[in-house]
Amino acid sequence: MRKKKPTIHEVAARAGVGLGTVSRVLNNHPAVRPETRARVLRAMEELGYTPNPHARRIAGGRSYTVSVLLPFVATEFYRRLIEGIESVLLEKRYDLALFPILSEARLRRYLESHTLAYLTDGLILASYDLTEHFEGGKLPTDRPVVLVDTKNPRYDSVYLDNFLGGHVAGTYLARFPGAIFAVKVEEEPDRAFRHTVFAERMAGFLQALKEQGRPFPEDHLYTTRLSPEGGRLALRHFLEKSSPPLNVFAGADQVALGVMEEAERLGLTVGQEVRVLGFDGHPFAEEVGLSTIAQPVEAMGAKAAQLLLERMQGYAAPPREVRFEPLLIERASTGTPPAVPYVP
Amino acid sequence: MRKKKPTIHEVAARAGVGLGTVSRVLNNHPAVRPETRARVLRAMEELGYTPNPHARRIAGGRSYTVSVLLPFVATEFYRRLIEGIESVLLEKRYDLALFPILSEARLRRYLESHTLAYLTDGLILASYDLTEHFEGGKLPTDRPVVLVDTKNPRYDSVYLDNFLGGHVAGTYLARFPGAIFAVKVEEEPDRAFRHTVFAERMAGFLQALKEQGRPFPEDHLYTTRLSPEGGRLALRHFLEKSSPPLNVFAGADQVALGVMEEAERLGLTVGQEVRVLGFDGHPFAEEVGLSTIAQPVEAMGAKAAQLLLERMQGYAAPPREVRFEPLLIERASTGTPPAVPYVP
DNA sequence: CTGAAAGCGCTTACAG
DNA sequence: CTGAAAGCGCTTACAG
Repeated sequence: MRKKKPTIHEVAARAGVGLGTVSRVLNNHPAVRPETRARVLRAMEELGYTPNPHARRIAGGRSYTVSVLLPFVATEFYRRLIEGIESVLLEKRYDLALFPILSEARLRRYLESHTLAYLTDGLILASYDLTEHFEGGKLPTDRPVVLVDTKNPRYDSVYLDNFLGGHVAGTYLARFPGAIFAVKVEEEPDRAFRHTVFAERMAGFLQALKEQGRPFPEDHLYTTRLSPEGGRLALRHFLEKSSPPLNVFAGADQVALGVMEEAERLGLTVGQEVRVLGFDGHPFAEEVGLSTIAQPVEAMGAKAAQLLLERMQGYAAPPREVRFEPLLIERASTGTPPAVPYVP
Repeated sequence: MRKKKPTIHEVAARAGVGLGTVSRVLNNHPAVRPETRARVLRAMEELGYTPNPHARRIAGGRSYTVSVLLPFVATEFYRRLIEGIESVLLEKRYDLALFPILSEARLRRYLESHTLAYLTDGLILASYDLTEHFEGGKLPTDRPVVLVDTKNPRYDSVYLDNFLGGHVAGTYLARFPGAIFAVKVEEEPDRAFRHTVFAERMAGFLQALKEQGRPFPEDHLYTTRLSPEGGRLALRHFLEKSSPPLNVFAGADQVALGVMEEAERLGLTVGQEVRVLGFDGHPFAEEVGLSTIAQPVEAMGAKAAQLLLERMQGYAAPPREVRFEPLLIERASTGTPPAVPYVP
């Protein structure tokens, strides 16, 4: 049997101070002599002391944990988002609890009930537009709430301009000669929420093509679920419509990866015969030399955490809206763009 | 501003009883007169009272929440598993907190530190074999731990016999005439853990074919990531090797779905020209008429929860091992098996 | 069966 | 700057 965890009492005794003092160093209270603080810190270290969040919360303070409610889809996007959130929270000694939303019913339970999710110090909601889920468009909680990867005028929101990203993609690909194709990622219909990012990206893309006077026949668009294999099928489909060089915009790096894989498998030179532009800027894109419209996911997560921290510290002004812009990153998969843009 | 949540005090006052009595009905203590219990329950209802898990935990009792640590992959499998776990936990008034494991580092943090994950009443670990992650193969926690979808002699384990499932699949498909093919799902290499279920399924499958005297050339195996599009690519590949009728075993229903989709797209009759057998028994398999090797995921989750509950109530015997068997479900995608098994 | 008291591990004014 | 006390919302013996 493991020994019981040491409490603040043991720390106080060992450091030869009162409970209050220990608590003060725990909470970074300025009114502690550096010398005393050091002594307490050492005692904690020696005892392997670690504060009990339940007790902290019960004592009227904070639990020092933040809940992140996110869709039950474990993708690279959410991994990066969580990383960003965590990076700033950790610095402030906050912990993270993830609550994957499996259904709308579960979301309600998280929020209306006594679940732990409800009892942390603040909430970050990822990718949800809440207005449709609750009456009055307001979440049934009085903790601070921040939205990320979606927005709502009632809450601090951090989001990416996906339309702009698609537009940048379209403008860029229009510089090249050759037919233009696009792979759109299908939204999952059975989710408790509607995700519109893929549609927004495509809308921006089509708008840009129109502005550049580049035609885009309907059958140049291929729709698939989010998977590399979807990209492979897409390329095969495109090659039935048109011969190289092909310019392909994939609405997600995952899919773009499949396009590249299939091109290689067919012996086509990526960057020349098949130019591929992805969207996301996931780490693996760099590894495989994929040009992409990068979204600063980690930065968005960090920003969301920062806004939440401010709210938890009492900031009470009206909701803020932070818009991030995606960035074109040129790599080998699109080759070298012509000095003079192609004119149809 | 929302009113403060009512506490046990308000409930006691309203019901005209002492604090202890309220606590007793909260904890289902038998020593409460039915009449009194009813009165307390009504007071709770009227006040919208809901107990504070932090306080419960701090008071030396339970927090009435259980942590589930699971890989950061949101698939139908884990949705079902959680559903199963939750079904029995809910009944005992326990809540669930999910902790997706993003990396081994995070797993350690969950377990070694003061995170909430560590401070609930018990842990369920899904799909992990822990021995490789901690010294001595023992988790650094003294809470009860139950494993599911994996096993370890040191802990109560609930698992599926994947080899048997593959074997059943092989024996079944061998009854049909026509070439036999298989789609294997690739294990994700960048996970913090090694998942071997797909390999086990395939091993059982191959073993059965051998026993039935059915040849299985190496190029009848197609490997892909887990996606329906992978199944579509697989079928196209198989059709280059052999003409219908084809018998395809897909290591996962997701992939089998893609095989069906592609067959239909190519105008091939599923169940005759292309026979497909999946693995998982996910709900959507029934909708599309997919024959499959069903694993009782919900039942496995429920069993794990039950074992954990027993441990939390003090059950202290050596670790138990519960093995579940998959079940063949025949539907339209494999058509009608011949009265007399095919003999090569 | 039920109430009053002690205590869980912490924080936060309140006095020094 | 620091200690002692009160209190957070609950549970658990302890007496009746």
